[in-house]
Amino acid sequence: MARERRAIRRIESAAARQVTFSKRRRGLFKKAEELAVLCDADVALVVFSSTGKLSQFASSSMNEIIDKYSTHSKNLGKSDQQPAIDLNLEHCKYDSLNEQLAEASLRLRHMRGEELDGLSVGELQQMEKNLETGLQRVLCTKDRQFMQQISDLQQKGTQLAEENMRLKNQVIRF
Amino acid sequence: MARERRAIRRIESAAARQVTFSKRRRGLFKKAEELAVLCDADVALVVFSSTGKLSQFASSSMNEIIDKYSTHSKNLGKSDQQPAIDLNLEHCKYDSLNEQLAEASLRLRHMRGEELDGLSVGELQQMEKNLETGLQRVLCTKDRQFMQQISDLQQKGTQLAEENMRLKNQVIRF
DNA sequence: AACTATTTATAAGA
DNA sequence: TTCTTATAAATAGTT
Repeated sequence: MARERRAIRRIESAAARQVTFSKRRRGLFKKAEELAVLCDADVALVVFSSTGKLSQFASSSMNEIIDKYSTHSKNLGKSDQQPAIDLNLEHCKYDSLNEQLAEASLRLRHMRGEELDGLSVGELQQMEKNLETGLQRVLCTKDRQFMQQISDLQQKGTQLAEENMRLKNQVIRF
Repeated sequence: MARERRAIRRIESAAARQVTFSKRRRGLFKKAEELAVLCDADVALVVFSSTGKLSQFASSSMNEIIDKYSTHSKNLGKSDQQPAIDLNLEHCKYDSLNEQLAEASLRLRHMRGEELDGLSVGELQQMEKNLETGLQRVLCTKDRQFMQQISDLQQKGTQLAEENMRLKNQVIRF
């Protein structure tokens, strides 16, 4: 671009790198803004220098553009090589959760006897077994709870009876 | 920059705007990459055309840069509400899905007669009812399937018998 | 930071 | 969209 062409690779001299950074960053931001104005585009540009200093340009609001970008990436998931790896992972986890939930709720509906038409006889027999097992266990648990309640009440009754006895004896003394 | 200098303001003609967008976008992305390579900078560039099409460049990972940007902005006290909100929304949706899945799988385990100990007698009676209903429906569906299979087999048998008859008649002719 | 020789980008046209 | 080309703009190396 000038006196001599410069190969596009990292500039080793820190001083020269800093100078070039300064010049080119200015150019880049100028061109970003020009593109936004001329073509009515939404442009966001974020640059961190090698020393960690941030510069930014956004034709509208940076957050707005980032949001728009995130939404786009999620919805399309397409031509992002580097950027969306993280998002895609999130996306996968999200999709996988959704699938698991769908699966679980289908099983629940099956257990309630809904949407059985697609199932094979074998699957139905397995479900019958599961339901019978479940029913038996529910009945056992229910019985156990009832017996527990009865035993609690009996104990409470005994305690009350004993206390009654003591109180009666006290009353008799007066 | 060429045949004639062009004022930096929105290009009215949609066609011309599209052409310029195409050319300048290319140039901008090239320069963004060059800055990143030459100066060892972290560069993120997001462009939405006026028709909503997304193009992007990131020298490392777009998400990394956006994260870094958000952190920077927060630390500098620059109002940054949206990304955090968005992340939280994502988080909420994710958490909510997880909860729903946990709930569904607990219900399933209950239906299979597992982990019933915490349940009240009322809940157990409700489950007993659900299980009995489910079991009845599974049995009905199973019976229907069996009958369907029998009827299919009978029909097939009838067809085969008829075909047999025809074939026998043909054999008799020769 | 300013200068300037060159390279690069690009506007208009095809 | 791509190619061409005249010209504007950017910039590498120098001061």
